Amino acid sequence: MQQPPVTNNEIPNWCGAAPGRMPGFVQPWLLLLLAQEPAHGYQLLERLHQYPDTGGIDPGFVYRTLRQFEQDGYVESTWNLEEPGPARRVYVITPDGLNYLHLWAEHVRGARERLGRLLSAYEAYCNVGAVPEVAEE
Amino acid sequence: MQQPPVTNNEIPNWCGAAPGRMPGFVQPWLLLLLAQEPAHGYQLLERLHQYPDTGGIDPGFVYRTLRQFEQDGYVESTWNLEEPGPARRVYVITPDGLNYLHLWAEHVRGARERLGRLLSAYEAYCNVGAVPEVAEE
DNA sequence: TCTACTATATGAGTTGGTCATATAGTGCCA
DNA sequence: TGGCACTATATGACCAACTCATATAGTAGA
Repeated sequence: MQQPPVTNNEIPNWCGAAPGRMPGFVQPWLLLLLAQEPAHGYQLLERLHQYPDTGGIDPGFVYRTLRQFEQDGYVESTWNLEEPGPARRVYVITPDGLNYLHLWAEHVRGARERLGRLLSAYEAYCNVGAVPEVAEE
Repeated sequence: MQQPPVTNNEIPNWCGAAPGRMPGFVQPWLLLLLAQEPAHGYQLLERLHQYPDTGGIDPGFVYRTLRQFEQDGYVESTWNLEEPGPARRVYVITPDGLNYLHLWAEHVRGARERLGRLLSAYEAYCNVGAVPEVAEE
């Protein structure tokens, strides 16, 4: 149900993120986890903390991002009051959210390629520096 | 005075950047270009505008980043008043700046790998979805 | 003289993210 | 029964990277 060319959503700007973390890519991770199955914030947090790439993620940011997603129509939430423990707000991804995830995937692919080109340029520079200093015309 | 294995510099946070641009990676691009040869801001800007990856870069941001680099000791600048035209501030990368570039390169490699893992997880999710719906126990 | 280009620079605002902290229910156990 | 740890959600203050708009000034040519 999410094959159509992807809508007019725009990939938002990014920012922040400490070294070794996953800067600018919290959103696709959250969308992906929710695409796999509905979950509440704390659950997502635990899943994210299992991977080194997303391990250091800030709880506050996760909750805020989820609320923003809901405002944007990418997820919907309902309170789960039945099971024991504090109430949980359970998020389910919407078709719009799936579209957004696919858009993100394209964006991530592009970003990865751009990083590749940056690294190539860097390595070319390093190799030039390593070349013996011949030809002083 | 800064040769030891790369200093305690930290890769800064990132942010902003429109889709299709080079978000969070303006710094290493600038450092790389300056490592190749000294240049002034406008020159760097022109070189960046030649590549699609860095084409949309904002002049104000370039100048500000260069000034910050100088404050941090990654580059040094001198005014070039000799050649015709408006005065140019010519930047030269310092040994500290080179260390910083190498640190950035490591960081970029890491980021690229993390993107790869995100994409793998995404593709795994897509393939699972594409699998025929057998086994409804 | 007016305009366009070269060149550097700053102010305001947005966004993604961090860190600290608040709040509330629940289970346990001494 | 009081206190603590854990589950769970949430907000305020702040920072860094970036965007957009704008200012300023020298220089070149019509």
